[in-house]
Amino acid sequence: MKFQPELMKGATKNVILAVLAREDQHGYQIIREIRTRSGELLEYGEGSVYPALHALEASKFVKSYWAVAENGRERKYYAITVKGKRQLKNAIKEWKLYSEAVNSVMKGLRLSAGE
Amino acid sequence: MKFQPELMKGATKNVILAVLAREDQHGYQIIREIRTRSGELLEYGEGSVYPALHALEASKFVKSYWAVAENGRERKYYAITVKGKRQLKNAIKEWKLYSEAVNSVMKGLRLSAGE
DNA sequence: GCTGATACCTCATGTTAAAAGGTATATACA
DNA sequence: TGTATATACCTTTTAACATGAGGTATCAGC
Repeated sequence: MKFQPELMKGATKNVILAVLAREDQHGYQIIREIRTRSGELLEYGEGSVYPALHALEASKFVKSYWAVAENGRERKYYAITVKGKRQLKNAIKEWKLYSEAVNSVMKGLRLSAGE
Repeated sequence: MKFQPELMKGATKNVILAVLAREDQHGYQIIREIRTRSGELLEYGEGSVYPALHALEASKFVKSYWAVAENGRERKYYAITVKGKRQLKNAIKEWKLYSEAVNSVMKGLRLSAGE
């Protein structure tokens, strides 16, 4: 799905960390995993995910290693670090607070259909 | 509250529109209203709200007018337009989908406390 | 041989929130 | 009188970010 681009900002890295908290995956796999887990709603492009992964690695939230995938080819896998798990736990807490705060402002509006 | 700055991106304009959908307000008033309605969680600065208001006005989602406030002084008031209400309705729909999508990826993680 | 999917990457673009700075008025307090 | 604080408007700079487009390469299916 195509959201307003601004809406997509912020949660990307946390969503990637959440996927890696389940198991190590390579970049392309992460994109598919997010799409599947979100019910086809979050469709990140490679131009979003690869730079995010590099930034996460620079922050030591993930580390990467090359390994042979099931199809026998070399793939670059990413694994969440201890520091990354701490970050993810905090991010989930923040995300809950933030989304509830936004909801509480949006809530109870009467927007007549006619106008 | 101080969220990770990236998290704040995206919903700002929609939150402003939501506040204006209740009644016309001036900039400073909007900041306080968002803070109050979000339970002190969303604390936007003027450097975020004023540029956002100008962008909303350029998009014709709000219009502004000068009027005398209760204290007898001239204040710049903003009112949501018909176009802005349409935008807000759509934004609320998108926000719900988006936040649920993020939640569904974040959900069910076992993050052990020790690591 | 060609297409499409997989898989990695980078660069340019536009948007954005935040912080810091600027101006001005009014109130409260010493 | 002087000062601090809150109100109220604004702009500029900075850094981060998602996106789209571009690039390269391999492999399976037709």
